[in-house]
Amino acid sequence: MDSGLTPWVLHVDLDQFIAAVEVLRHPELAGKPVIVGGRGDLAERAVVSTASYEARSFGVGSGMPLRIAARKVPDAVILPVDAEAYTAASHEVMATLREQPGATVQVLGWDEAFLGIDSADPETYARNLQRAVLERTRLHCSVGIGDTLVRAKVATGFGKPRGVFRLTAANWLDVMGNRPTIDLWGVGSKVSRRLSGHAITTVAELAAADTETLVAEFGPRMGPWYRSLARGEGARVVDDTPWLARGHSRETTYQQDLRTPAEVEAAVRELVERVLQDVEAEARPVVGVTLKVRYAPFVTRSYTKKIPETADRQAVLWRALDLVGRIEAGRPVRLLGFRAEMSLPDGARDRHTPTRSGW
DNA sequence: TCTGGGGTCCTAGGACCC
DNA sequence: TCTGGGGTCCTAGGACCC
Repeated sequence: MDSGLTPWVLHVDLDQFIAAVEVLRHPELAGKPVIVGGRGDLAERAVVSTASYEARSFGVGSGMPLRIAARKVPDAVILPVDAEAYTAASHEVMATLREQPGATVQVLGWDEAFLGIDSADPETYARNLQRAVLERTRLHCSVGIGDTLVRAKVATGFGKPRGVFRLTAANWLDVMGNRPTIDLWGVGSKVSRRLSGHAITTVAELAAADTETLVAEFGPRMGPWYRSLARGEGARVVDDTPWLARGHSRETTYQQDLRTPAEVEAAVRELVERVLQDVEAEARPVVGVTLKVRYAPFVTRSYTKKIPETADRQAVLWRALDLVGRIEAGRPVRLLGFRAEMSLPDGARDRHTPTRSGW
């Protein structure tokens, strides 16, 4: 018996999420160029978290240093990041998504999620979803529809803002084939440059590339993975298994470089303390620690140490301080990061995750 | 403007073992 | 005299995403 229902992947992405939340709180900002980043202080080192569409029209984007952004848009309203407000709004959005009929929801971040549904008319489903999100949160979103997670994710970009777009095996290459490889989710500037070294510049060229060439350049896993990305292939099933963190970390860029061993040690103790609070909330053993050091101006080193699962809090701290001993003497430290890797239950690594190996 | 902070996974090379 | 071959574990570093 044919019900007419087909499995679909929907990718939901809130439009200019952070800026939109700010406009809800400050209605007078509607229609103005709004830039959210750091503590909203142009005197500090910080980057743009989100820019409203009005600000983006001046060439401002996420990740851009705040001071550059402010220079491009002299009339911009600069606001500090208010993580609590965005988290609260995000919970409202995700709760709305989970209420959609028959939906399996896999959250990807503050402002985006995959939905797995069975439907004969995914466009109508998507429009209903957009309406529900707007009514409950007053936020607009775009929806990508796909037959794989990759295609749904990429489709969303063509739907923005407030739209719906469908990408499947039938139109993937027509839409994406002539675009540069960097448009693919998971291909960044470094990989696209290495690909162009093999005369691979478009998605279609990568989709048809020689596997051995890719393996030789990127290794046995990444090579084939890039090719499958270019074909839009991969997982078709949305996995709502609760997230299990692999580790926790904290890092801080100092406004003034640390110059003495005592300053560095005090900073590491503080970072370790904050990370261990996160770790202990999960009651899972630590199996490794990493100290990340950015020497001024921009040289990054990391030092790693495996540790036994039986290590207690003091042992973790002791290992962290041991790693401090590797910091180059007399070289100014601009950034410190500390990461604790946690053990995972058996089998936890095998499940789908929104990452390379899971696809 | 010299480029935040919290994550994930992959690869290469050395150490060590048989 | 010069160095095989496979396997695993660990460390350092790279790349990407939101």
